[in-house]
This record gives sequence, C-alpha cells and structure tokens, in this order.
Amino acid sequence: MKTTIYDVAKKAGVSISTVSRVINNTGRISAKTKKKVLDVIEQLGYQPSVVASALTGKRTRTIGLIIPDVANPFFAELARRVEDRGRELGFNLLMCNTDNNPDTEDMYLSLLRQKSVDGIIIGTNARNHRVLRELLEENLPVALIAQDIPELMIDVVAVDDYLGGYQAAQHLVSLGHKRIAILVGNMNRTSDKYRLEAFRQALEDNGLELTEDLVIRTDYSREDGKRAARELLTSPKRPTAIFACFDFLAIGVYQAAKELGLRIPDDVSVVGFDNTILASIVDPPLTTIAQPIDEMGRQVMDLLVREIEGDKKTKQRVILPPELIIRQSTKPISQADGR
Amino acid sequence: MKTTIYDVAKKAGVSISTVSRVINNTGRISAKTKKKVLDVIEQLGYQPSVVASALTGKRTRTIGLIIPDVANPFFAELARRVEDRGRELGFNLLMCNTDNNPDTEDMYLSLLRQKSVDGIIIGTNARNHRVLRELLEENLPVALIAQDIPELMIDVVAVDDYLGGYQAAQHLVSLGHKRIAILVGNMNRTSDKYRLEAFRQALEDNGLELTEDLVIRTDYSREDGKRAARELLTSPKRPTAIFACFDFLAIGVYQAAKELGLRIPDDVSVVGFDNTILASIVDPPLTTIAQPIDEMGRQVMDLLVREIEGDKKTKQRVILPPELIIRQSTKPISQADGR
DNA sequence: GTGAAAGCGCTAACAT
DNA sequence: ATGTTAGCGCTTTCAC
Repeated sequence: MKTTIYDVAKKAGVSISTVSRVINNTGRISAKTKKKVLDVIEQLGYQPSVVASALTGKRTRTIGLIIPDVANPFFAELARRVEDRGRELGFNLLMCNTDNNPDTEDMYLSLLRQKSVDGIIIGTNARNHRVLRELLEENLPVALIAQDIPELMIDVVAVDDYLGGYQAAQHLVSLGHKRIAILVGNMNRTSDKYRLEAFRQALEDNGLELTEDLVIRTDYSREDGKRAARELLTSPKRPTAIFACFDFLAIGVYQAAKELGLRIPDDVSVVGFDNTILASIVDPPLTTIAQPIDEMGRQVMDLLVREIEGDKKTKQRVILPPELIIRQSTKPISQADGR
Repeated sequence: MKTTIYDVAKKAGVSISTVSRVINNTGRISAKTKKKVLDVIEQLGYQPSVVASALTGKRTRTIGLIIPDVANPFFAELARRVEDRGRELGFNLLMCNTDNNPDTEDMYLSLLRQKSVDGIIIGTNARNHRVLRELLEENLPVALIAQDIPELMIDVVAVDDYLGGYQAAQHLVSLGHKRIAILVGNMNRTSDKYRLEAFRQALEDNGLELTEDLVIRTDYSREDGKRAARELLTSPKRPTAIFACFDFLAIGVYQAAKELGLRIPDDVSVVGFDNTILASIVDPPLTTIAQPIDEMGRQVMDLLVREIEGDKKTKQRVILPPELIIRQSTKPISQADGR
C-alpha cells in the first residue's frame, strides 16, 4: 500500500492535521514537531496525493495544452517553451494533439474538464466556440496562443501577424521584386488572414498589385506547399519572389524549385514565417519572419497562471512583434527579370 | 458550482449509486431509469470528476511521458505517435522534458507519482536507477522507449541499434568507402554504444579498421555535430564517408561541409540515423537508418496499457528492425579518392 | 501549537 | 433493480 498521511501521523505521533500543516507550511507548528514530521516523511518516502488534495478544492497544478500537432516544429518548439515556464511555476502540461479536428478538440476540452485541469492553453483553430464559451462561463482559465478569436473576451498571446506580413512584403519589394506571390493557409486561422491582408496592403502601398493568380491557398502540409509552388513556378508569368505563410510551406517551395531546376534565390526569392529550426537547416538558409516563440510560450503561461491564482480579473491580448530574419533565400532581383 | 453526481441524482429522482451505475455501465438498471438519468446528465452538462473517481481507486487514465526534449524532431514525432495510440485507448499524456538532466528527471518521476499517473513511459537516459527502481517496486507500470537499461527487468520498445549501426557501415562499405568515420553521442545511451559497436564490427568484418581518430564523440546538439564534423573534414586524412548516429548530427555535417566547400555526396558521403523529417528536408536528402517511430510509439503504449490493465505480468523487450533508407547523401566512392 | 471532525465527489460493497 | 453507507487521502474550520 502506498503510504498516506495517516501513516506519517501515526509514526510521528501527531494528528493528520499537523502533518498536513507541515506539508503545506500553513498555521503554526513548533519547530520540534515540524522536524519530527519531516523526518518521518523522509523515512517513509511519503508523497502527498495530488488527487486527494485536489478533491478538497486545491489545484491539480496541471494545465491542458491543445495544439494541432507536436510533430510540427513550430508547435513542438512552442510546447517546449510553455512547458519550461510551467515547470518554473509548478505546473504540468497535458498534451493534446487535435490536427485541428473540431471533434477531437471538443473531446479534449471536456476531458480536460473532467480531469480538473487548472487551465487550458489553446493553439488550434478552436472554432467550436460553443464548448469554449461554456468553459469560459465556468471560469475555467483559458488562454489562446499563436492565434486569436477576435469575437471572444479571452487571454491571447500572439505575434503581430499583420506586421509580419507587411515586413515580408516590404523586404521583397525593397529588393526590387515586382511579381510577388503568396502561399497562404486555408484561412481558418486569423493569422493567415492578417498575413495576407498586410501583404496585399504593403504591395499596394508600393504601387504594386496582388492579382488573384498570385494568391495560392494550401492546407498545412509540406506536400501541398510543394504542389502550390509547382503551380506558381510553372505559370507563364512566374513570380520572382514568393512569401510562404509558414516555414513548412517554404520548404515545399524549395523542393518544387529543385525539381524544376530553379535556383533559390537566383531564380526565385522566398521568405517564410515562423523561424522554426527548419529555416536554419535548409539550403540556402531561409529568410523568414520570426515569431518570438520563447517569449510567447513564457507569456501565455504567465498569463494563465496569474488568472489561475486569481491575481487578475481582466482578460488581455498580448501582441508581440515579429522580426525579419534575413538569411540567404532572398536577394535583389536580377536585371534580366526586371520587367 | 460545478454539477456533481448528487445534483444529477436529485434531479433524476434516483440515488447517486444509480447514477454511478449508468455512468460506468455496471450492474443492472432498467432501461427507463437509465434513460432518465442520461437525460438529466445531458441537461445539466454533467461531467464526472476523474479526480474523485481516482480517489476511490480507479485509474486516472493519465500517463507520464518523459523525454529529453520535444523540440527535437525525433522525440516530437515519437510523442505524437504515443499520444495517438493513447487517445485510442483512452489515456492522456503528461509531457515531461528533462534535457537528460537527472535532477529534472527525478523531480518529474516523483511528481508523476504524486499525480497518480497510471504508468510512465521513459525515453531519456534515466540513469537515476534508484528512483526508477522504487517505482518498479511499487508496481507502477513503466516502459522504456527508444533506449534500454539492460540491467533492469522492465518493458522496453526500441529499435535494433546494433543492426542499424551494422547496416549503416555495410551500406558505406558496399559503396567502396574505406575511410569511414563515425560521429557518436556521449555514450550515455545504450543506443549509441550499440551503434558504434556494430559499426566497428561491420568494418572489421569487411577487413577495415576503425581507428580512434575516426570516432568522434559529441553531445546532442547540432552545433556540436558541426564542430565535430569540421574537425573530421579538415583532418589530414579526411574520411570519404561519415556515419552520424542521429539525423541532427548529420545536419551538422552538412553545414560543416558547406562551410568548407565540400560537396555531399561527391566529396563525402553521409548517413544518418532516425529518419526524422529533417532527413527528407535537407539538400541532398539524407540517406539514413529509419527507426519505425510509428510502430514504436504504438507498441509502448500497448505494452504499458496491457500492464496497467493487468493483462500481463511478465515484462518484455520489443526490439524492432531499423531500415536503411537510401537517399542522395551517399554514393560510390570516386576513383580519385580510391586509395 | 495541536487535534477532532466534516466534507470534497465518487465507487463498491452490502442491503433491500 | 435501486438505495444506503463506508471509505478513498487530504484540507480546513472549529475547539482546546
């Protein structure tokens, strides 16, 4: 049998409430009793049961993390940062991968509730606002990471997607590119929308137009990025630069370009978004818009924990600035392509 | 207040045990009462508390997953597979990243115990056998993934590292390479040991010798892989082929080679190990020894759950075969380098 | 400073 | 077929 608080109490010759007090460092206990109890705990290798204490109303010190897929480097890096901060603050992560499937998401949401997590961090599309609303109404702390749901009053930590999209366009324009295409996700995420919007705006601000044939939607796989890139690169009026709305997609462009015998950046410049490890691993290293993953992970955790601890009653949106990381996948347009 | 089993019982006009019975589908209940209870549950949006039921001796349906780092693609992909299978079987994963730090590992191990997880999957070095032994003595189901601790009676799912190392060497030898180097981890993992041993044996079996200057130890970072590769590639008797004990290290070789103006595979052939996404993304695509990540993830979960459910009393080691995936980072040695 | 006792939400005998 | 009750391990008043 696992040792319980009773075993400790008996062996130390005190009551269980005393033991409870020394464990939680509450109330007054004489240094002597305290030491004795501590000794016995040590001796017996006693570990208080989180389950039992949770039942009496204390926290489970567990947080649910809902993301599309940890195998996606962006979310893997994010999960890692979130966990790091969680550890510092004494919280564990229950990992939930949903592949953006609403049913899976629903299932996890209610599962997390059954498991009495102290809070939930959501990094998926989460368009099942119904369940989400229920949770919010129950006052279960919830925070969004790397995405936003503008119509909800909720804690959010995300990058400034609009700014990022603008920066990407601006960079390409400043290199002299005129025919610039964009590869964008399926628009279920607000981030895609903002990036595209800003991109288009930036071009306009520079007197350029983003025609529809230069906007290609894809799902979130590299395969599809490749397919889309191939389409773009074989079109009669091939763009001289491509903005891929996330690094994974950019890799697809690399592969399509290679198959077609096109060189990056000589024949096409490409810029990505996220600055995952992939960006620094590919050849040539990818110019990309960096999300401050570290900062984002740390901040959601902080936000959520503050809400859990009740230090905070107002929701807030934290929008962090992206950063253009120039590597070698972009270069000034060559004269030949100039027109 | 969250709704409890009492609320349901009262509103349905039955006792709490009846409600409990319909929830767990145990005992006999008339179709009529059952329906009534179910309706009320639906109406109230009642969700049974896992915490409370765990306290009465039932499972928490939560499993701890201890790995070095989810941001490492190999472990990320593994974690994903484990989770997939866990979901199918009704188990959640508590994610623990330790960076192979024994203290962090210890901390997590006892935390997981406090949280009453039903079992633990360990993918780290786990050399703190003491705590681990305690858990085993307590009959907490534990399974090792992607590594082994030969001196412990424990469930293990891993790839056949020896075979993998042998295959790598064999492949290179068959391409005519004679000066072949190996980049190996810090030897804290048994997998490194086996891969190196097999590699050496394979060379010997082919009448080749693995001299000490051709064995380079590194830690687990890409940076260090690069450093090691640079050392190797600038040495007077540069090897014509390198076996990197995991893909990440191989990337380091790619980068060092690029800096030194060496081409892969023309100037050096390189083979990796793991077959993570990285292998297919780099240029040229990396020839590597594939670990059956899917299968491994699924099998540990199966093993562990069978033990949790008590269907199995004997421990077992499941050793899966690796597979040589030939891509474009290896080629027959050129005549010039022939001697 | 310490102990007794109620109760958290649920399960599992044991009754009926 | 359904209800009553005794815990599960802990926290927290409330007494002393």
